[in-house]
Amino acid sequence: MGSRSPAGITDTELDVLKALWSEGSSTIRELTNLIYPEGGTAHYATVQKLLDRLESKAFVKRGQRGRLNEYSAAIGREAMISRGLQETAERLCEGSLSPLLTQLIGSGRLTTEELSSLRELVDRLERETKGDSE
Amino acid sequence: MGSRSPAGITDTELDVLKALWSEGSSTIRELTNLIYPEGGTAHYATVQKLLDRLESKAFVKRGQRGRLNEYSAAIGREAMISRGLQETAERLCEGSLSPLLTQLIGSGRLTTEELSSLRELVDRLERETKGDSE
DNA sequence: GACACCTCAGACAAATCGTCTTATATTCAA
DNA sequence: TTGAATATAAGACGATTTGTCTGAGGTGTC
Repeated sequence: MGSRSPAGITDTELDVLKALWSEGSSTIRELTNLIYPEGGTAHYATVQKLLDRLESKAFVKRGQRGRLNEYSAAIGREAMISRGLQETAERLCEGSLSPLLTQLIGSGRLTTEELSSLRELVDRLERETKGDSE
Repeated sequence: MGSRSPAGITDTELDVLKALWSEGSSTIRELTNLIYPEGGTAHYATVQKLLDRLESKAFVKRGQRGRLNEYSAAIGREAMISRGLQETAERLCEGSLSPLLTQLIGSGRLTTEELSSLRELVDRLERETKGDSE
């Protein structure tokens, strides 16, 4: 029982992952300094535990820098967004993505610019699709 | 501590809500029969508890049918989808929805028909936006 | 009055999550 | 070499969530 966090990652874990996105490969110490400025041993261990859990979910991977552990993101922001969308689609639309699209576009939250850049994107995709017989 | 389920609703709670979406206003008994066929007292109580929690989250509302409690959905599927999208946007894009759009469209998962109906939708919205000075 | 049903309140174990402590290495300067 | 400082690993912890279930009381009908 218990619940799953959205896209399988908690807010605190996401903080760590975001730090890795912006900083690139980092040691635990570097991440700790960034996320918990003046963080002591306790906070260091917290970050370490979060990285452990992120690693076991394959969201980060561990390498070596000298003899220190060095962590880096194993999933990008876009892939993470995809996961979120996929999850919403599965929970609410039997996996189909187009209801999400309809909702997104119809919700009236898009600016004029977003709308026209969206149109360009659709135009381009339609051309590509027509070109490919595959 | 502890975690939040996606869009603030758990899978089991969502099962109940989905039943309400498809059946309309229902009593606990009706929902129990639907979700746990041949469910006994225990399952009845489970559904009741789930409805309690859904009500406290304002996802369902309670009325009366005769002297029975009658529950109905207080949120529709579309609004639920919106919540999911909003949550993903807030967690990963600082609240902006257009990265979700880009991801959705660029992921190559849309069929030709979805693409052209999407284009119609965009066309219509662009016309409306141009028409409205508001 | 007996029986069936509803309702409410709460207990319960399992799991998750953020945090922290401790013990064990390893490095490097004095 | 000894000792301070740091890195690492392993795990304990309390709080919270979640799904499930039990039991006590109400209200109706036959």
